[in-house]
Amino acid sequence: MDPAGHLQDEQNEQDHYVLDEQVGFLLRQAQQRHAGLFSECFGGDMTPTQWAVLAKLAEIGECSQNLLGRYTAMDVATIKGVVQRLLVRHLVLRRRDPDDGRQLLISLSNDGRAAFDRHLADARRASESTLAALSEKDQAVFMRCLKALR
Amino acid sequence: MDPAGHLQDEQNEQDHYVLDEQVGFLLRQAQQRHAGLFSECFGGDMTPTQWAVLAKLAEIGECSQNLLGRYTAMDVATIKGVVQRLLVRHLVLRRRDPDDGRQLLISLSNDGRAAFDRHLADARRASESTLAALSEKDQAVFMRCLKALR
DNA sequence: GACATATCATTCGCATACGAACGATCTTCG
DNA sequence: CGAAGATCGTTCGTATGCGAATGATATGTC
Repeated sequence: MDPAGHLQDEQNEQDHYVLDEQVGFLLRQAQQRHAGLFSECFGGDMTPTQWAVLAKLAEIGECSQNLLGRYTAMDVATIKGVVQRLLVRHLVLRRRDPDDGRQLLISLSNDGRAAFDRHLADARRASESTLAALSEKDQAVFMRCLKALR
Repeated sequence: MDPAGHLQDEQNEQDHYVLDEQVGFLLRQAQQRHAGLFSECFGGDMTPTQWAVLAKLAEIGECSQNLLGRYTAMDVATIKGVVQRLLVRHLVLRRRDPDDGRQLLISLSNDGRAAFDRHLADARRASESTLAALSEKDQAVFMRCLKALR
């Protein structure tokens, strides 16, 4: 009815940018949701990053701090902090590599192994809860897409 | 050939937990990747969260700090910090709500509006780059799934 | 009006995240 | 052997992200 209004609509069409439609914004929220579920499942006993370190050590055994960081997708500064906190809780061991004075070798302690075993079911539950809103088929596509985005 | 080895395989089957197959771990990496691309596209000039605040303010206009936090999926403590940093850069304005002494009203400054306009293309490029590895069809499914995970 | 309740903003402590700079150590090449 | 370059760990500064506690202000009810 109003030519001016119509013109403005076309302008808006061009400038259309809705935050809630942006991948990055949605990714952040999905991770927030997962972190919440993770904390619930673990009884607040451990963070996702700390669990990632335990799980990777359980998977591959003793490993240099640097490599451990790469395997768990953490910056050198970040992995240092995470390992430090796990050390304080006696969940991992740290020693100098006798063959390379630069490296620190990190491994699971007995307590760390026990914590991994104890929380394994929680971890599975956290992953499952996060994806619960999706159909089986969507879950498969979603996971495939996530891997492709790395 | 080795019965013991076979038995161990079945045991491993049951204990199977591979970090790289977990949603949370993949979500974290996807976000890391997006953050990197975002920083590239923006020339390191702004963080995704800061951009989210600008974009939301451009979308809805003046808004209480609390509500702004909810719209941008940020904790009250987080939104406070983000707004503070945008204030220092004179990209947003802050004033007390005359009708409610508890609230702070946040809005775009002229500089903030200019920054939003200037970076709009960068933001679109960041979103596009993040999804570039997926087919059109996968992108659609992926975005639908992400929204469902909120 | 007075009191209980709810909402908002601030602050503190802790835990990721990353870039950059630094020193120590190893490897490689001449 | 010795210098150059690569790798590893540490540290600093900055920016999210969240739970919990606190004080200020609004709202609802009596």
